[in-house]
Amino acid sequence: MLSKKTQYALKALGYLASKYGEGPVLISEISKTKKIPIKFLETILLELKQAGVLDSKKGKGGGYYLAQNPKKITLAKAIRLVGGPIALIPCVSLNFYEKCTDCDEATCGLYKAMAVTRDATLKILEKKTLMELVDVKQ
Amino acid sequence: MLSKKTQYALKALGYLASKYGEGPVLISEISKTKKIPIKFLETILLELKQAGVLDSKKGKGGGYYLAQNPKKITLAKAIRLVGGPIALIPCVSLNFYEKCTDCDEATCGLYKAMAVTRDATLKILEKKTLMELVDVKQ
DNA sequence: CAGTAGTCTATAAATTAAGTGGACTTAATT
DNA sequence: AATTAAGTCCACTTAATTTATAGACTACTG
Repeated sequence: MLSKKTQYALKALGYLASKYGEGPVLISEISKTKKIPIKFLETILLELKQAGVLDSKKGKGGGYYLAQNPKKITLAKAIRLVGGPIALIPCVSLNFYEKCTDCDEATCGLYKAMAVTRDATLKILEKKTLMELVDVKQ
Repeated sequence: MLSKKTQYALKALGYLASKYGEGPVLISEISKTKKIPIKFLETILLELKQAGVLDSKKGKGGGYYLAQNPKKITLAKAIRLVGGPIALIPCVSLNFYEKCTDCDEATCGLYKAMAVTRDATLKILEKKTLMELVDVKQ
């Protein structure tokens, strides 16, 4: 499972994607609409800004907005920015790799199984973008 | 990422699978070989026993062993027993479902994306068994 | 009955999640 | 120009959960 932080980030990014091009969106608006604790959301958005995905405007009429077109930001990138590994175990993570102390990757069965799983997951998350997070009208 | 607990469980189960049919294996042996904190491992193995996957024998010559053929236990089952959801967010989890408070599943973009990801992951984890966790000889 | 090994209870440490208070910025109002 | 309202930004604190450790207890073997 993704951490709460990552889940909140994805929801917030999805909301901002749906408002792309409409100017700054209030933290409080995102918090209310997506049911995210406002102070926690604050730190998440700040982090996403520092990572270059979001931009913000201070003061009255301010808020947060996507710094890039939502089509340009993949879900894989978004998850990695705030949450960390997409892989199920550290030794098969591409971006947050940690060597196992108890096995040899060349022969480890768990390694192989988790690597296959990671590939399947990434194949999807590298393709989908924030655009896909925008709700579809019925 | 899987929790540490789940990662440890998979490593322990893999080790026990490699010793299947050879009688009880000491907690301490698993702990040393797979580099798992022994007291933490204790609770994990107990949990797996209570779930019916493992069995144990007390006293001298005792230890833990698989209660079933490793081919019969899928990785998906193992993960769910100790760790919980395989899905990335609760609202697409089959076994640990929790309804979202901020969206409608019929239209939510995040829901759709995560459901597709879950399916891809499960397709693999439902097929692979503890047998696959046994190290391959080079 | 002596030693070995799993079981159980309690607790400590570390990480993650959430909340508090205030400083600083900007825009509108007077 | 000064004031005020509406925002983000930042440093800390608290709460909850996960991870890790310690020790007493129970059961089995020889």
